[in-house]
Amino acid sequence: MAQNYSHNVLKRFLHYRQCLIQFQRHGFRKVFSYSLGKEAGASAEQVRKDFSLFGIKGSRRGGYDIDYLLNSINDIFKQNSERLVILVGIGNIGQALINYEGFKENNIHIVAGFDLDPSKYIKRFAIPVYPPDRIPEIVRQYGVKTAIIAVPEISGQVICDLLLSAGIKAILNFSPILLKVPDDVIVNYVNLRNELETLFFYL
Amino acid sequence: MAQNYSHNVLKRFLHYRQCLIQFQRHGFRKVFSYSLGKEAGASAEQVRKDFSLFGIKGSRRGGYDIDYLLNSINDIFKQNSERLVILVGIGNIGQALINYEGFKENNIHIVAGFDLDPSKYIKRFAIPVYPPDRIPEIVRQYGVKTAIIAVPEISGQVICDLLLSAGIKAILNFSPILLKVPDDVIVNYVNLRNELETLFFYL
DNA sequence: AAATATTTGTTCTTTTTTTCACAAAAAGAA
DNA sequence: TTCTTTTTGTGAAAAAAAGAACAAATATTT
Ligand SMILES: NC(=O)c1ccc[n+]([C@@H]2O[C@H](COP(=O)([O-])OP(=O)(O)OC[C@H]3O[C@@H](n4cnc5c(N)ncnc54)[C@H](O)[C@@H]3O)[C@@H](O)[C@H]2O)c1
Ligand SMILES: NC(=O)c1ccc[n+]([C@@H]2O[C@H](COP(=O)([O-])OP(=O)(O)OC[C@H]3O[C@@H](n4cnc5c(N)ncnc54)[C@H](O)[C@@H]3O)[C@@H](O)[C@H]2O)c1
Repeated sequence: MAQNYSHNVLKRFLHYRQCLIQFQRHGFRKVFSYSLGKEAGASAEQVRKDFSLFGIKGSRRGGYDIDYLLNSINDIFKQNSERLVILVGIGNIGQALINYEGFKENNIHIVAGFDLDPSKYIKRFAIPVYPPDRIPEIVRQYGVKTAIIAVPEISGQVICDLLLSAGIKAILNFSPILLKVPDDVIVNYVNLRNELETLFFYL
Repeated sequence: MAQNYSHNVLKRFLHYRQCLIQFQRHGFRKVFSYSLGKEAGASAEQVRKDFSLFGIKGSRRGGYDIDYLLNSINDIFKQNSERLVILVGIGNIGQALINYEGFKENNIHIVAGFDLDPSKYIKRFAIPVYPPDRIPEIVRQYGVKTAIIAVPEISGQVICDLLLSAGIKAILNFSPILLKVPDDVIVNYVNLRNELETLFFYL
């Protein structure tokens, strides 16, 4: 199921997309591997290699058609089907994600939140918030396959297990632990403390 | 300076540290490359290679001393000197970072925040918040070298330039753009939308 | 229409990263 | 002590990623 493309190439594609949208806003219809690479922080060769890897074609001498590139990239990330997510842990990070407007633009919808703290159920968030034991029910209801974990370290694996038993197949994990998941489940880790801390190495 | 280590190896070290602290809490004093690797999601060989690369020694047959490992890792990331940061953009992400307690435990201190919106200046946050034009002054006052950018895409480069002119040398950037910086400045990128979106590739 | 200039697509090369393999060290047993 | 077992430390091998090079294609110019 999980194709053998590296995580880095996937992230580059999303970065290409960001730049392509910029180019489009500036009125361009075509782009060269060199210009796109420069904008996205990659070499022209890498841009072409990446596109070639996914069978994305340009015109020699004419460059790549921006509309076509954007469609191709959107296909890779299933942008045209409904992309639903649930969010567990409505704390600092969880609320930042709920309030972020940019997800809607990209057809990503956080359909529900979950938290142990009952004060989160009444408060007025843009999404409904339920206790964690309702995860299986809501997952079934929406047919959602993707979840975000934004609970404290101590609860990370517990929530992960609950998500797995509910049928979740992809997890974005903000808690600073390695999650134990079966092979057919994909986990992407974001450790904000570590991302900040790596900077101090260079000082 | 020692700039020839890859970003991935640095992140692995921080992950090792997280696991070592766990081991320590469970009462262990020694650890084997195999156990640490298993906990941290790396192979035993990689653990040993990583340590070896930084001149970190264990005892053959006896494994690695956890205290010594933690001290070595803390040295790499200058944990024992004051690690100061400023934060530009007190929005969703910015506030999540301000409210996070875990930074203090690791001797990371967000000393001040900056925002265009005057409603953010009131003393409602754990740190003082100033208008961006006071960045140079505050940077000088604290001698801070590290900054977090959490402003909208459109303001990312403007703020970056201001930080650079104030003498900032390391940036954690949450805005989804490639920053133009001189060679002696290090930028680490966190693109939350992309981190979430890569998941949909695998579905 | 032919010549020219430019850019893609892909193969070949180099570099980087990871894994393998095993000698050397050291703890524990005999 | 000597032998055995386990684990490190590190070169050698393999795999993965990035970079260079260039023929093939195609706009543009002459
Ligand atoms: N906020 C940051 O800047 C930051 C930085 C680095 C790492 N992190 C990590 O991100 C994660 C979230 O951080 P945060 O600052 O948002 O935490 P937080 O404490 O603000 O929020 C956690 C939320 O999870 C809820 N919760 C706790 N246990 C739960 C459970 N079993 N089921 C459902 N909900 C539960 C809590 O009620 C709370 O609302 C943590 O693991 C933290 O270590 C956060
Ligand atoms: N919140 C999320 O979950 C999320 C997800 C993906 C990406 N991002 C990115 O992270 C960045 C921050 O996101 P956010 O949700 O916190 O944004 P936000 O809009 O909530 O906050 C941005 C803050 O920056 C301030 N600001 C704007 N221009 C400024 C300037 N020139 N100088 C100083 N302050 C300025 C605003 O007043 C506001 O307080 C954005 O670039 C966004 O694209 C955020």
